Amino acid sequence: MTDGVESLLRANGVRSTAQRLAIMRAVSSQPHATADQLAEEVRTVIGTVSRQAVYDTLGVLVDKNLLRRIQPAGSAARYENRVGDNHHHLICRGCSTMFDIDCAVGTRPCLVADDDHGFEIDEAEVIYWGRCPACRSTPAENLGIAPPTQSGSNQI
Amino acid sequence: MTDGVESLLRANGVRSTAQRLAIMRAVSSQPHATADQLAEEVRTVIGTVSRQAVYDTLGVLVDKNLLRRIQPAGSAARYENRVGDNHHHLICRGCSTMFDIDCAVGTRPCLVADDDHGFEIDEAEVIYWGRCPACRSTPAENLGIAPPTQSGSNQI
DNA sequence: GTCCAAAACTTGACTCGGTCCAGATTGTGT
DNA sequence: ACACAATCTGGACCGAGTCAAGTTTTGGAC
Repeated sequence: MTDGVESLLRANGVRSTAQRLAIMRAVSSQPHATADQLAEEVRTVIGTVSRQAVYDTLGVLVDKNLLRRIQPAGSAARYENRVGDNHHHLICRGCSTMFDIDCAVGTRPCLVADDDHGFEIDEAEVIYWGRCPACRSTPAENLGIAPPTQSGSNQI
Repeated sequence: MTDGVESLLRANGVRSTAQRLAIMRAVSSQPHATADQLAEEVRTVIGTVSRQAVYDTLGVLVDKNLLRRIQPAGSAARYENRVGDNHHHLICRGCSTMFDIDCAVGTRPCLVADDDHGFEIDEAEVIYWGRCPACRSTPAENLGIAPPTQSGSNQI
């Protein structure tokens, strides 16, 4: 049961509690899960957690750079533990499945913008939207899960 | 008062109503505004609109590709009328100001991902996060508007 | 010009993701 | 073992957005 999670927390000045350990492990086992899904997962392991503990822990861990939060349009925030490599995401408009994807252009290329308006840019967030193989072969009508557009149609 | 908005709507098979004209004009005059801000603006012109009419109209216009919706993490959806050129956005973590920005790599480069997992990719959404000149010269403490992280600190 | 069906609008209730608060509990340094 | 700060709990709350039912407007046909 010693998977290094505890020492990782300690090393970052975060108190190690049952909830936090369980939450970190849940993120590892379900990358790209929402806070709610993680809470569910944690409950199957720990028995119970409050919603607040989950949000608080995720917030702390994101601040400490142990987790990364992704917030795609039209969906709740999702969390993953792959941090520090500036990778991007590919999301299906049909079923909302999400894949990690490496940057096409090389290493951290996206941090360079044509005209930075004097900004100090620290992150380039890239999301590719499309349709996964399964959803491509499905008639556009019966789409399972909420597309990011408001009113039904989700063609581009 | 004939700014072509009406014919633009008609040309796209959208009925031209007072609300819709006002909403389109509001988007032109306040790019990157939220639905609420647009409703306010429309009210100063038209007198009154329901929230629902605003959401509905914006939804229709986005579907018709006359507007583009941007949904940055930690903020309500914003709308702009610059469509079809695959430009990106630069947002200040301090004050949430948002700038348009052209793609660094050329024309629609972002649609090419390293490994597309068999997806049919139709859009690459790119958001640069940073701090604008004004906010850079401000002590990190007193930040005006909600940063996209949950719990206060918004360093990377 | 009038009529009418479809489209659009209004109002109000509701959902969902997330935050705030106050009090109880727990982890940790001494 | 103790004390205290950090954390957790439960419940109220908030903002953005959606749903549903009923009313008004638009625009094409006569």
